[in-house]
Amino acid sequence: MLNQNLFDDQDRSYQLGFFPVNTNLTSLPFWCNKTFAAIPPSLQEDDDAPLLFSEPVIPKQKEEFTSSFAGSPIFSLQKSTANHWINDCMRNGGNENHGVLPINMKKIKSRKKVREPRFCFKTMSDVDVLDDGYKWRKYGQKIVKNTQHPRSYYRCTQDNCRVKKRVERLQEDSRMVITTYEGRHIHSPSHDEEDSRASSQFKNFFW
DNA sequence: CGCCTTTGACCCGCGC
DNA sequence: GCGCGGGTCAAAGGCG
Repeated sequence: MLNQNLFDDQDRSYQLGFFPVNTNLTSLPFWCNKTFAAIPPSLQEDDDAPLLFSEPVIPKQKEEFTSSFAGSPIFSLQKSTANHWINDCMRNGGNENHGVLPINMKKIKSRKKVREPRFCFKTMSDVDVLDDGYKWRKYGQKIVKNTQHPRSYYRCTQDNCRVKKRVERLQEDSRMVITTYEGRHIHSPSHDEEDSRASSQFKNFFW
């Protein structure tokens, strides 16, 4: 199971869940180990939208996900709704009933350097870099101590956009990809045609 | 030729 | 002050 310390390097982080519906991606929903994901204020059916988890769901197969889905408070919502809602949550921190709750972390001493907002999530996937609709350029790779998998560093290729992401595999379960985003995009996702079909539901989700 | 990845060097914050 | 480790830089090479 997820080690809470995994997220301890962030002053303030949020974890959101999503599930790629009707795609050829191999990724499955990440494991929520806490009830920190949230219930959106307005729910609307939209199979092409990201899903937000309101309580832990640990599917191992797609079919299993479908069955555990029934009766479980998992909702889909329109992309635009999700976008605004998540933005509000990031700004306001949400509340007990609505919003994205910060991960409960041990106290971290203050840093002088102001960090961009970050959030991370886990996805079960064969590929390291999930198609989130944006174009990324790799600028570094490091072997992190006591881990067997390297950590890769990516930057958004858009001019003046300073968003970065880190990608690494979970030490305890190499099937799981940990993706950490830092900063907010100042532009829309790239609109490369052909290959965007599979990732269309991600668009706007990550700003 | 332009854009990308690779990879060793470098930088810097932190703990001792 | 020093060493360690994570993050970034940038030169070199690959690829379409």
